[in-house]
Amino acid sequence: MPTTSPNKLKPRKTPTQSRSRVTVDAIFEATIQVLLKQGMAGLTTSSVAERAGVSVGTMYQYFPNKQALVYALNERFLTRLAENVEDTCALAAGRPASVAAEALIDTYWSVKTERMELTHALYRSVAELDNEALVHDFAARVDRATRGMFRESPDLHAEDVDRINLSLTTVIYGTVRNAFERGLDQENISALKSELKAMCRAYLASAAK
Amino acid sequence: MPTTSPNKLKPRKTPTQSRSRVTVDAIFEATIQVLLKQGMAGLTTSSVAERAGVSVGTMYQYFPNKQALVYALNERFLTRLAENVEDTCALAAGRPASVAAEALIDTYWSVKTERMELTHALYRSVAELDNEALVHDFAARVDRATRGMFRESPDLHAEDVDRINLSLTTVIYGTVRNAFERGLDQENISALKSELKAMCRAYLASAAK
DNA sequence: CCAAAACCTGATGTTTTATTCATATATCTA
DNA sequence: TAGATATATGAATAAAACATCAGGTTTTGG
Repeated sequence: MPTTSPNKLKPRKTPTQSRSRVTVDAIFEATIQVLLKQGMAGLTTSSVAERAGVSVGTMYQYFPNKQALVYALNERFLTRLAENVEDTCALAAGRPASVAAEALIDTYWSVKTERMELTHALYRSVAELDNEALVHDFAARVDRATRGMFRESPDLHAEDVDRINLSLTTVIYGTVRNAFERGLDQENISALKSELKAMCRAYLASAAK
Repeated sequence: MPTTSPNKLKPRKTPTQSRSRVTVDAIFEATIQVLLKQGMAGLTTSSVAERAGVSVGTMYQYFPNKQALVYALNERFLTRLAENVEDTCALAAGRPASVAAEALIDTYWSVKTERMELTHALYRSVAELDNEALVHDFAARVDRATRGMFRESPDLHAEDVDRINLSLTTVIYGTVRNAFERGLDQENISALKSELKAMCRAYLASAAK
């Protein structure tokens, strides 16, 4: 049962002439830009239309409503990412697990890099722009604490501390967040926790020898 | 220079009587509930007021505008998380790095678990509710690909594949995302990539012996 | 070259939302 | 208990946004 967009979100019509293909692209691009500059709150039909250099009416020719726009953007992005991952997996099948894992990392990384803007635009906390300073201060505060902690670890060399601190915190915060976002059951989620610990241990044993 | 809220977002006044303390708590709780059920788009002053069982006017007595509400919610959450991390770091300072890392994982994990609702409410993609099916399908598709890949890895036992697939993908997706969200410079970000690879290798070497 | 189809426009109607304020009620203090 | 202070109400206001549609322009195919 492959997903088809809910009716209320389906594109109204697909462009046939090249003129309108340009228009639709411009609308997508404008959506990204507005999302980046103003956040979801500033994403209004007219702000997008203006930025895209078209009239509001034109937008409604292709998208039944505002949400459909963001939906389509997301769909494009996720489909592209999924295709890349599938290709990578097909290529890496049969290779040692560590090679496969690295291939996966490369793929994910490059998709994110390629359209970093889009990634940022699509995945921003609901809190949005106003809270950036808040989040930044929080990050700095926490970073100070963890760096201080690792600096005093008897088994770490001074010159490794910053690198290891950065790696560990990024991996830990990212993994914890992702683990909870996936909506896994209790069993899987707690299994994940001990695997994450195992991973950090293995990393430290190999990196801080 | 410790952060003070931008003026436009500062609470209007702090409750002194217990009656109003109850009110403010109810407003916060209502904000979370609405955010969960309706997403940011459904977070209107009246929906929050209704859910909290107070009038709109009351809300404006304590918050100068709608954004201030979400801001305050975020501030509460982040401050609490930061304090927990600081405590943990103080306790774990001087212990071996792997012990410190595990303590950090426990702390983060417990804060997320404790108020999972709040976490979900605050960190949802701009796409919000409509796109949940989209994201779910995407996840399933990618999971199928990676599991297939690891199933064919010559160095993995069949009974380990699912566990390892879950761990690796969660760690990789979470880390990549977090790496890009942090706004690091090019140097740090590419250093991170190779550290992530090293981590996966070390994990596989120890887990799939 | 012409009619049909595709595409574009933007002022307009309608609905929704944020925010205020005059008024009423509760709590505190002396 | 009375006056002062804190808190609560919700109809009214004004601004903003969505979405439409009647009428124009451009492109296509024969």
